[in-house]
Amino acid sequence: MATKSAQTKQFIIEKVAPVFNKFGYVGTSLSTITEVTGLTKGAIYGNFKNKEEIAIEAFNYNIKIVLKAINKYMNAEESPVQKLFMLTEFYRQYQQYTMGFGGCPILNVGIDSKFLNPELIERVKFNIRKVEMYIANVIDEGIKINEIKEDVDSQKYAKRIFALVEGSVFMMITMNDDNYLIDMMDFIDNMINTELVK
Amino acid sequence: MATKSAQTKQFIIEKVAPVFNKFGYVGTSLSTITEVTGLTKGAIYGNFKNKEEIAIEAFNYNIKIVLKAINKYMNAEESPVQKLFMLTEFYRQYQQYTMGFGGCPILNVGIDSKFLNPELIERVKFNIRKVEMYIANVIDEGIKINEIKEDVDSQKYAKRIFALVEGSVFMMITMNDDNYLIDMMDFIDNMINTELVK
DNA sequence: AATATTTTATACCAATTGGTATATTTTTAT
DNA sequence: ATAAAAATATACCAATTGGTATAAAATATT
Repeated sequence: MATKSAQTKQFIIEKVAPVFNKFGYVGTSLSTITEVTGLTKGAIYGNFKNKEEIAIEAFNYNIKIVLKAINKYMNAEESPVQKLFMLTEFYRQYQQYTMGFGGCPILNVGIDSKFLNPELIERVKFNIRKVEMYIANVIDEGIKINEIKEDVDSQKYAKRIFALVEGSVFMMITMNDDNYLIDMMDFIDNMINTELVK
Repeated sequence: MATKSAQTKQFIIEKVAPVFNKFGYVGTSLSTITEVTGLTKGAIYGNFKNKEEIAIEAFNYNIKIVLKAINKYMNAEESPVQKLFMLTEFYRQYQQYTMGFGGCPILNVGIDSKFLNPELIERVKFNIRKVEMYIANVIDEGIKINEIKEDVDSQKYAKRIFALVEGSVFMMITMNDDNYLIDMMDFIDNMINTELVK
């Protein structure tokens, strides 16, 4: 029963995840980690191989939180088109949602680790593909049940929608202005209505 | 005649700018700076107050390069609408353009310094506003000469266009796939044609 | 050509970096 | 309750961090 160990690991990750999200891999030192957890290096290294492993698990934790929230939103609706509208609905309140937590993990780690940490970048790419596939599947489902035009390239729109989202999230965060988000979500909604919906 | 000093400063910035762009503020150490310039700490600190000053001037240098290139593209055309098309044309080849140089400075420093360096973030914000104003002015000019619909909100479209650009640049860079860029530029072109052009 | 000034190199600084060996404590199984 | 195992704390490590004082070299002024 390795229960205790699993608990502490979870505890460390929870405490440390927003810090990595905000300050990045090099910007988060072992001393920051001990500070924020209240634990010593012994405890940290007893539970993790090294800093990189902590960073990776922190990213996994962060991205899981966001994806779960998106999923919850989208699953609240039955129809594929309504699901897509719920995606934009989720991001309309993303500024409050992400307050203190440090913004979009994909955006942060993608930029932060591009030339520094191939393993983390792989995790980012994996999750981008995952989101894109999820959106594409929703679109395909919409085509199947005759809600969405059958000639729509679901992959293409999925990639495009996610790029639109990330672009507006970046602008919102660096300009500290959620109008970027609101405007872009209206724009995406309009695109869905005019280009996707039958 | 402070010629020598100015030359060395310029030399240091040129060598160091892509490094800061790739690895970020914390990711670029003084030893990296001495390595990449072939100079010693004495020379570095004889020309700059501290690391932050180098980082700021490096960012200024990087952003100036990109903005100059955009300007060159857009100024090659007379008509405002054609100028907008030249903006997308520029970004269509942005992957090659940015190879080795480390991607979009606004995106990189915006994410990198958000919670670390307020001074750098101010520079980023300043330049985002600058680009947005430039695009808005082009749109306004298009309205004035009757090329663009007079009810178009130039500010809103400028912000939106730049968000679209940055979103696709981010995806292109982290996925290492310039189809994101190509598709988004086609998409923006289409938006210009259907929503802006008279 | 000699001097004054600027620029650069060397050698250092304390503080911090990620990481480890070992001792101590806490938890688990008997 | 005790022994075995696991988890944590302490104390350390060499290497590196940003930065500085000073000496040496290069440049500019006369």
